[in-house]
Amino acid sequence: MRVIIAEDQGMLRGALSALLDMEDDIEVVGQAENGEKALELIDLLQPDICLLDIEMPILTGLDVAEQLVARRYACKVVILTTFSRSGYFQRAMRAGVHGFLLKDAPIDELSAALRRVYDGGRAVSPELAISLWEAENPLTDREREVLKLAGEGLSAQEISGNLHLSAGTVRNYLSEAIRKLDAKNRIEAIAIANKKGWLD
Amino acid sequence: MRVIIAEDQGMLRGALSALLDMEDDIEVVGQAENGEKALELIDLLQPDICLLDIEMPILTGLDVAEQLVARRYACKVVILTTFSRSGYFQRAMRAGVHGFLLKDAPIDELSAALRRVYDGGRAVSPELAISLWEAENPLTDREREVLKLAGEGLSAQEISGNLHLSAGTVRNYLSEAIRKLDAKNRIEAIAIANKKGWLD
DNA sequence: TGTTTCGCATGACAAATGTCATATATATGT
DNA sequence: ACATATATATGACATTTGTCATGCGAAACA
Repeated sequence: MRVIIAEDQGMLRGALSALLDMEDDIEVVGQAENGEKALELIDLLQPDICLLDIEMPILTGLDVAEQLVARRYACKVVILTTFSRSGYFQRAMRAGVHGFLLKDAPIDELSAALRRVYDGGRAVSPELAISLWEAENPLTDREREVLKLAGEGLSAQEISGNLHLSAGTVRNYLSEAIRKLDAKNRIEAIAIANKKGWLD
Repeated sequence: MRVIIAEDQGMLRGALSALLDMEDDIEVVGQAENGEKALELIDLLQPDICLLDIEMPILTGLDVAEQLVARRYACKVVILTTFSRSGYFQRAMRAGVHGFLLKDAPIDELSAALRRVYDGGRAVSPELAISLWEAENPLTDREREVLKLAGEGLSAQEISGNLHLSAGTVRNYLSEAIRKLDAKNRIEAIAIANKKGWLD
């Protein structure tokens, strides 16, 4: 099978390519260090499978996966990510990816997963079963935007200017976000939301 | 040369081990997924070099490096890290490590660096030259502690209880940290300090 | 010894924050 | 058409935050 690898961390990308290339039935035909380059390569090389990291510059792996669906490419997608954030997993499932692996898994799982996906199956890291039961992001779009800006240190005033809302409204959104996340103040709310991957 | 690898991300650890083991002159004699395990393995196996990730559970790679110096082990240290945070690099240099590589570098650099260090040399990723000129952490110990707790959402009151200080003193430390980091409020200060790796 | 610095503390004050009750206009569903 | 939900806004209030001036004892140092 013909595979391309998109992963921004050079060492991991190189190591995975080298190892996968040693398998008789796997050929790594391209490597990308960001999502944009990945899309170009997929367009150019029409691989069977692309292995996508999520956190990459320009376009994330999830962005790429969604693009592939929108453009109706045959290329199957296996996501490879560090964190088992519920938000990531849910978005990946909605994009119809075929595999979702954690970088924590042993390497053997990687080639096994690629084969399973190549044969039309699905492959999900077992640790992720838990994520299925994790809470979905309870924040509305507005609450997310506001909380994200708050995380950069902006005051309610500044946020209101930024989003064309009134300062009071911003405080209401923040208050609501704090309540939903069961936090004591905006800072804890930011920490909690970040840990769950709800601000990306 | 006999090497042990400490890296918490299973896939990278496995991939690096496999690749390094293929080199004729390198033998990976042990793997650890956290700093504590790494120390035990080094004690048990007395390798020539240990390859240490920084961000690991229980003990970080820098903690391990400092322990090795304190215990006067012969084992040389090569740090492998994601971010070129100035704080990390400076602490590593103070601990007398022999190599400091970025996970962004190509894999070829890894075996090359191990050989150079094994032969008594030093190996530092070229991108890190920049870090030498980056600002040193301007925060005092107290300011760091206070800011770190603030980052978890604790109020000045709660922090004061935690560190056995008065609430007023805590606010003074926070105020000072905010001034030093040129931030508008504690939240921006937390964001800035985190980005520079000054809270670890 | 005296002087300076450092770590910690206090009090006062303005500004920002978090909470609530309430209001309006638009959209949605029946 | 009517009821309901949603997005946004306001005002009032107590609490927390950020700043600053100042005080005190211990360590460092001349």
